Amino acid sequence: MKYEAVTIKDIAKELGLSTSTVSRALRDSYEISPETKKMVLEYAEKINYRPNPIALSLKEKRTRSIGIVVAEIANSFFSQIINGIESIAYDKGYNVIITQSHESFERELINVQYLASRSIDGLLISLASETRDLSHLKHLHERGYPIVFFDRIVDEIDTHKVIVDNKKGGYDATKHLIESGYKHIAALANAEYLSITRDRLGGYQAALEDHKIKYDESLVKFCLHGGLVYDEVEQALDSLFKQKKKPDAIFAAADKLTTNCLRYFKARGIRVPQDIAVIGFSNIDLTELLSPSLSVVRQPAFEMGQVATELLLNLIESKRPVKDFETKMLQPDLFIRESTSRKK
Amino acid sequence: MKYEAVTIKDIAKELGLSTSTVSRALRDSYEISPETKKMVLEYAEKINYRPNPIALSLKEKRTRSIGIVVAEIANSFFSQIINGIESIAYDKGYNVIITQSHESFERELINVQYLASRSIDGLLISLASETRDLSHLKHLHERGYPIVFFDRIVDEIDTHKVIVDNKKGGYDATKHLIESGYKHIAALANAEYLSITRDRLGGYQAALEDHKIKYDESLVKFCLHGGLVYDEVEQALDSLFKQKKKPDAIFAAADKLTTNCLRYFKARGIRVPQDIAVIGFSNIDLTELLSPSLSVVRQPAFEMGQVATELLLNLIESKRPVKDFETKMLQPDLFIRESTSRKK
DNA sequence: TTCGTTACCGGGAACGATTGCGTAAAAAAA
DNA sequence: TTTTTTTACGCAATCGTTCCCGGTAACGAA
Repeated sequence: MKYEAVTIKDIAKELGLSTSTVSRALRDSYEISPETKKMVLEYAEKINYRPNPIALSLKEKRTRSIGIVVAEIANSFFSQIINGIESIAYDKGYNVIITQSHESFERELINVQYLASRSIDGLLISLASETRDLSHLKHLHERGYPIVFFDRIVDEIDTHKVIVDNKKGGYDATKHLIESGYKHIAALANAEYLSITRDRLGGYQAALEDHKIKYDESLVKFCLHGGLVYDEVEQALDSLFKQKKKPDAIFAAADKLTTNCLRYFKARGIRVPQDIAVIGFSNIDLTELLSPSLSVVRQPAFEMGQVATELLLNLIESKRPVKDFETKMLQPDLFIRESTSRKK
Repeated sequence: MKYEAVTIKDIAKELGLSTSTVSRALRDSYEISPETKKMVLEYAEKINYRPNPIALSLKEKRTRSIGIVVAEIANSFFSQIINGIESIAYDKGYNVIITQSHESFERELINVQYLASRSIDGLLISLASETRDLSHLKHLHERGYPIVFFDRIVDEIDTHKVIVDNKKGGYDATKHLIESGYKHIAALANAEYLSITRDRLGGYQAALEDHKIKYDESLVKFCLHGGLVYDEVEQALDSLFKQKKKPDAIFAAADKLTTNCLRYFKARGIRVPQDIAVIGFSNIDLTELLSPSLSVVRQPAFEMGQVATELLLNLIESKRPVKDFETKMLQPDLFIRESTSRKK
């Protein structure tokens, strides 16, 4: 079914004018007489004319759209970021195209390629947890394509980046557990090579050191898909509890890891925090309604989206190639609730 | 910062060919000699040529993209629907552009207009709760623009629609409350004129009648934004509890309404289900982790997205105008948990 | 030698909109 | 009246790609 749209030619033909005159009349050019303008405007209104953005994009080599790649929009952290992105983008007259990688490298590649092939003016991306090969992004970046990384960033590509202080988040969470009397603190993290994993575990390790607790590698488990699939978390926790030295607390370094931990404990009748304390990175807005209510490290996701978008729009609208890139770091917040209540 | 992309002209110039020849070589036309093809293909590969989808869209009058308008991607119901939509769309080679109305009519209008102005081939939409004026959609539909409604539909526009059996959902939930011994069952619903409100309350009312309980209008409250803002729910519940006839159970007809009810009760120390039972429409995947775990009517959201997308692609790819439209109805599931446990 | 094929390739219009430039006619200045 | 200026519009190029027409070699057949 073809949807035939009204074009400037239809107006021109109907009114016996040239397309240039119609175009200028619509843009209120001084070169067009008031009578002609009125006639064009009225007829355009009557037949509900809308300029074709595709044609404009082709001519102007810009689309006034920006692309987003996130792991999962179902993840509160990302949906809050997207809301932050939209709040800035729409103000500046940009549209936003959202895509999901579902933590898959292949899907990320497809999305980036689709977005980059000139359907958008710039890209905001948080890497999929599977992604190790960055050539698709390097290629774009080398050719001057505006890219801003947020959340999951990479060192190899020099551009604007926005993150939270993940090390501090991991440190604060671990410190809180230690000070609450927990001794054997396990950590559950996303894929090992991700920036957020490195930093959050770095904070975890630093807190242990500062409190003279020996770092025990066997207490740290990784989930390649960030807990997106429950099995992954189940396996990690199974192996954690099979060890002779059982943890009495766990620090989960991502949203899905945290909730899937709770699910695992509930399924097995392991009581939180009596049997094990739980704290995790999470931005879900139901934490206080959970049983037990959940202690979390919360990231300023909305703000993160705003900052990233501002940086991206700067890149896009800059006249000259930008060589001076910055990495903005926001501060996470620690919320103490029942799931880590002090050990008796 | 301008990002200069490689075009077919660059290849033509470098190789001393015409653009037509290069174009044909790239599309493997029989009219081009094997040597020329090889040369073009290799050079295109070398400089990483990608066809410009904007130019193609302009020429072919199609974009192979479909647009989505939902209230909130942060809402699990909608994010599950989106995943269903993507699963079908990507298989068929379509890209998906997601937009949010945030329950605002104005935002919906902007999004629909942006999407419809030929950036997409068809539209999947669940109306914003504020939306009463449908002229923006009627206009498009009359001109043959492919539209499929899901979740929140309208009678006035005759096209494909996908819903769940909302009346049954409301009926089952209410029946369950009645059979558990609750007498004064309140209902909290979305904006009054929405199809989902009408149907779900219809089920509620039918269940009351079938059990010889008189329908009491004062026990039914509406929230214009579907509980998106907490205040709205707070006001509704305040007025509900100020009445002399206090409810002993509540049926919340939407996701955010349900969780905000729990939040309200928790804040005021009202115990669920001892003081009041709660059941609601919800697709959040944390219901069993809540305190108390939540009884819900769950919709097959993923499937809904799939069905809607299949219908839309049928419309888009149909050669002749489609006049025969259908409304597909899926079945909701009732999950009984602690929040409605039998009254003593 | 000449005609007909076949194999290859180029020119140019088209998609919808903008815009620099050219130019009639009308108005103003000389 | 003549010249200049202003007004108000049209022509055509442009963006990147496809595709309908052609066109021109080379080669075999008559």
